[in-house]
Amino acid sequence: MASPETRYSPNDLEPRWQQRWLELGLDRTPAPSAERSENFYALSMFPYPSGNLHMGHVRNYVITDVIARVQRLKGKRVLHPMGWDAFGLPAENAAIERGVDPADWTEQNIAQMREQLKRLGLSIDWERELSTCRPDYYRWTQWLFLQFLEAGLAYRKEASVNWDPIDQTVLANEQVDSEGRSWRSGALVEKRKLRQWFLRITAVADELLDDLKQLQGWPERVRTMQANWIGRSTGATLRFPLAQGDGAIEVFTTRPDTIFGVSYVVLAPEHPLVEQFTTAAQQTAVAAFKAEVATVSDQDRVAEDRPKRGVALGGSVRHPFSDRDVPVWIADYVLPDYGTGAVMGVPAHDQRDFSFARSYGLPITTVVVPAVVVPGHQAESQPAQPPAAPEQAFTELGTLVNSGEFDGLTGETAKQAIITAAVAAGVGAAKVNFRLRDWLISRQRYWGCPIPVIHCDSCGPVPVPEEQLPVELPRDVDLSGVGGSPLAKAEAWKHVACPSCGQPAQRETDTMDTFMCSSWYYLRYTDANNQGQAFSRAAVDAWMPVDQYVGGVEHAILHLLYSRFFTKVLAQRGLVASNEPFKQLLTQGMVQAVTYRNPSSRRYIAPAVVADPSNPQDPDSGEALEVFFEKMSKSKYNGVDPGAVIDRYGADTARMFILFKAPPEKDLEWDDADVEGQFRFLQRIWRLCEGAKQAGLSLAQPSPLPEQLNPADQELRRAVHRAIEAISEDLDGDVQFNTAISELMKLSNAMGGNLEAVAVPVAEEALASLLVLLAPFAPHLADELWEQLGGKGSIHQQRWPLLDAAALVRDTVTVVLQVKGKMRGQLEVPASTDAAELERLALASDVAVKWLEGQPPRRVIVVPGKLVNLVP
RNA sequence: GCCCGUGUAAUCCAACGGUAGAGAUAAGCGACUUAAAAUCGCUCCAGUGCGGGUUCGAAUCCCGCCACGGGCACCA
Repeated sequence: MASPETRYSPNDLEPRWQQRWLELGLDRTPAPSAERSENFYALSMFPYPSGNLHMGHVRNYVITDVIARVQRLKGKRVLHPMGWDAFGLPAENAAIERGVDPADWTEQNIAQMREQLKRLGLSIDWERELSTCRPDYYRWTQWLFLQFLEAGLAYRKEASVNWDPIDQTVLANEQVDSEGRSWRSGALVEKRKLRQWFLRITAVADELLDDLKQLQGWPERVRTMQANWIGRSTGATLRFPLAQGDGAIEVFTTRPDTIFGVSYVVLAPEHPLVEQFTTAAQQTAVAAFKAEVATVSDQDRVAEDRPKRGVALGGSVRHPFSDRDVPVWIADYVLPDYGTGAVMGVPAHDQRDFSFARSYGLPITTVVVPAVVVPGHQAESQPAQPPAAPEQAFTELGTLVNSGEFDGLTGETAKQAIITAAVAAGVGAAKVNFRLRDWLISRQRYWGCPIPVIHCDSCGPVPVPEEQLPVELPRDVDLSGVGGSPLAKAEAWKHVACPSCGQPAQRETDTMDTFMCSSWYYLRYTDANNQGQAFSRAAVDAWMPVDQYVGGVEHAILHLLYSRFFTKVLAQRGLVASNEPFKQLLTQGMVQAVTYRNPSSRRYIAPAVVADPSNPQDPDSGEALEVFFEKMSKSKYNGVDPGAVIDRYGADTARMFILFKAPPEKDLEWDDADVEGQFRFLQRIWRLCEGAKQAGLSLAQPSPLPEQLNPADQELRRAVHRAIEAISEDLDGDVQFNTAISELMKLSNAMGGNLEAVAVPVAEEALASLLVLLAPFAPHLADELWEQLGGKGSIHQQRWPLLDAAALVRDTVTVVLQVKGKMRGQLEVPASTDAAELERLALASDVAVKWLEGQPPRRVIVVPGKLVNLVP
């Protein structure tokens, strides 16, 4: 019977080791090497401090931790920090609903989550912890904003916001429901124009798109998502001069080749020229339509299934090529902030224009027909007959008809010809447009980083001088949730002297989008305690770009794009060297768990009340339940609390399970039985080492291998080095923790029961290798066993085991015998057997006799060491 | 509608174009036990979503489908 001290009990072992690591300072970041390649920056996306750690966090941080630990064992100097994305609405809502101070509430949550995190045994350098809501951090967020301002990349303009007329406040898009109502007051949200701050991300749109090619360490789908989001489209601007008088309407089009098919021009209802083109007769209709569009939320306005609606203004412009009159309309499907806010309507060749023209009886003129290739005349093409009344728009490129001198031109050639003609006539130019818009960063909220600007009646907006930073958030502000920006009511804070002229002036009362704070935090970690700068150039150059970034794919666009934008601007200003922030990106999958739903009531049933999971039934009605795997959430009753798992099995088991159950990019299905399985595996290792200790094995120092190894020695060494090879490969580049752990299992299986049968140095080599390879995954257990077996220092200070290629060599190999690609037998041959000899052996084998029926094969394929394929 | 990803055993997952199974879970059998649990050993289970093609040889490469998941979607 096992004595008590030989039991694997993670609950007392893990806290003990966490304490020891702290004393040894193992997680502290070493001074970086001057050689960048000797430093390694491992980073997890920092969390919002909700106060509760969930499994998604655990997966994220454990993945990063394993990578960090492996790199340390490989001799790298590792930066592995953690912090808090601490500004945001939940704190403000807590203040509104429960009267608690947002700062206190946030700090409390941080304290709670930090303790939960520490139980996981993450090798995080807590001395570099940062929180975006603390003045010593947001001081530098403000400083960076001023950098943008100075570079001309921050500007103010009128923009519409969601305005709740009952609460008298601005709402974020997420706070407006699908019916356009406020989540709190239920009032219909209005759109209101406010002067807001923007960052000119469009200035680097080209680089953001082009440099995606550099990011080979990013998942392709993230790069595609960003490319789609940026949305570069190539085309032209064309000017439609006023029918009478000076001026023109400028439109953007990707299809200049369809210019002769224009039957109307449409402005966005918000377009500044709308008034000018509205005739007296249309005045009322136009005003009514504009008012109506103003009430529609942006989401609805761009919903594709909406019918396209519009109103003729009465005025008209002249066609730039044919001089004919073209009526001017406004329509809801034209957006004010894309292109020029005006579109040429070509119903025959654009689906939207087509349905609009149909609804309003506008002419549909075909000017492009499919190019028909005449057989035998590859370069020539013959236009098909244009349809009299098309049923839908023909949106592909083709051959021009009804286009005057341009008739017969095709595709890109036609586009170019028309652009060239437009340029010559002074009515247009080639133009590239982006879907990407400038980034609106103003938030009419309290719990965010104050925008460091002072508005003066005579000087305009004046930046707060650097030495006056940070502009601290005032405490004790009225956070009733009504009445616009809360800071606007902080009278004592708001009124200041203008830094430029000294006259009474007012602070900017909006705060920044929290994505501003998270767009540079990875730079601050490199120099987290610098009081005089956001970060020193030396520190960022030593660590940037981040070698491995790990986080959820939900940030594929916003956070990752904004961070790339920041880095590019800072690189241009000489503040950082690298122009991309994240070299390698791993987007981990969701953590899911089983959910049960009653198909008729659509209600979720907690797994705890489902009596028989193999035949799930509603405990009340007895109906059969639907079974899904879905992301863990409270409303579905399928959340698993990390703390409870650690209580029961320990952090090492939780880590092992999460890493083993699925490849990191894929969704992971929580399964208690599999958790149990990992616990059993760790126990097996524990027992293996107990046995080794009792057999007198020791890891105090490596002993030299004997000159002569017997077959058992060789076999065990082969298993050890195969594991070293496979695990090293799994942890390099695209990481595969699940297969790495299965290799660990294989190795421990190979060692089980065999340690006493081999030479002592061989057994000790196997033990040491197993434990070091295990250390990144189950850091507490590995260190405990290392110590118990007499290992010196902490296992985390050891080196990754070296591969001895000679140990992998086998004397004999099994060669597969195939006949016509089908496996028909095997040959056991000396490893050195060459191709000719293999062929001879194969032809002489029973297999050949049986399957070739005396005929010589037509072909023989030999892969030395692998197989021989006989093709009759 | 467009783009991306994934389909392999009851389940989760592996397999440089070369023996479909590494590892695990579940199930079954056996050993140990007075018994159970734990532990140890053994066993069962798929021809890789479907249809073509390339190849000596295809889960893997190509083409066309299907299912599921995700992203984008009046961007002119």
